[in-house]
Amino acid sequence: MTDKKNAKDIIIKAASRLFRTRGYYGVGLNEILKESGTAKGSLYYYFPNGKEELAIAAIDYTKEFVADKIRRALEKFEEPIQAFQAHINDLSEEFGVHKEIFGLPIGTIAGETSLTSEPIRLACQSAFECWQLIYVEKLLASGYSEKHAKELGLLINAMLEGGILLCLTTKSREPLRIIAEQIPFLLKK
Amino acid sequence: MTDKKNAKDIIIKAASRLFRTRGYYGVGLNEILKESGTAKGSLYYYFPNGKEELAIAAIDYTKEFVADKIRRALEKFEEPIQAFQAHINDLSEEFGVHKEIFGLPIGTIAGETSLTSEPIRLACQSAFECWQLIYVEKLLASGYSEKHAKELGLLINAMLEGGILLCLTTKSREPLRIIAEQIPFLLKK
DNA sequence: CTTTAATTATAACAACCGGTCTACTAGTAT
DNA sequence: ATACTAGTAGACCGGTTGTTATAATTAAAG
Repeated sequence: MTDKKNAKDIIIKAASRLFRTRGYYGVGLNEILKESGTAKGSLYYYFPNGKEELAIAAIDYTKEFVADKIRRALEKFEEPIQAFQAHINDLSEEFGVHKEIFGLPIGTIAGETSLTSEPIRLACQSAFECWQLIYVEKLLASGYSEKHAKELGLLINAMLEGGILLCLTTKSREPLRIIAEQIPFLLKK
Repeated sequence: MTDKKNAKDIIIKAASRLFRTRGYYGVGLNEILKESGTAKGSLYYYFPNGKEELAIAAIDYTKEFVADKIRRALEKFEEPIQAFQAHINDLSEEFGVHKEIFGLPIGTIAGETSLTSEPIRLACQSAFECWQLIYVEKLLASGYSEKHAKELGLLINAMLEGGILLCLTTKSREPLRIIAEQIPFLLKK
């Protein structure tokens, strides 16, 4: 999680960005190397098992990165409704500003590999669980029941991945904004 | 090797299935040909512009195929809440039965290509719009306002794509079932 | 300095990619 | 029978893929 120090982190960061935006099979090793300014030797030194191992590291990095972003956004308001709206609007805003480097956090790679690579699938699952847990905790703190909180946490995860996908496909930030507006109806106790 | 139908449709069907489950870059032409039992000559005879043109045809096919499925499911109940729940539970059921051949309708390919192929992106956008329109019409028929219906239609689209993604990554049909249970809160007028 | 380990840089690898090309079959109309 | 055409089959191409092996470089330790 430290900044640009060793080559390993640089490679992970570049891979994370590229995998997120274009998927696992859509990005080649050469492109990752070019973007990160490193060479093949370094990649296979740090990731002896190649592309798959790198992808898992990239997903883990994205998991933590996104988790921090979620936490920071949810802290802004005590009330879940306002907090989640703030979070979603943050995403929408980010998409509006620099749409090129914005991808489904891990949706694309998750869909591509769910049937072809069990290790990557598990890494994606872990990320989704991590984010959901943050949502759940926020809801529990406001008195939602354990069951209800878990259901809503899952739903928010699904809505966000789907919403980001729609933003990408329509090249507009409207989908996420509309989703944010529906949050109050959803979180009504 | 001409089966009951012409080769073009066979290729489109095979491509549709493979693209849906593993994405655009995750599937090679040779695999599509092997699966469809045709040869390269036929493919480039019907799709002179190659893989991209085939992908668009496959997406259009998926669009109509899924649209029919949605219409059939929504017809079962007049009340939107029950109708949408039936639709989502259908999907969940289908995933439980044969999870291998179940993919995000087009989520994966949409994410992969939104930044790399404008024609494919537009085909995906058209599919999403088509499905949303069906949702909207169902809601309008029950007295929802135009604005509210459109918002909910988009939300349902996002929830479904996200929910299917979560089903794939967790190898469980629970996500879609949980989403179905939340529908009543969402559609409350 | 010398020696040794850690890291990086290339070159080469088979396998496969999407795409092109030509030969071939089968059916139809003349 | 002949000529024409729609459609099929598959070998082949240049380029790229992920991976491996090895050489060159740097850093650390004695």
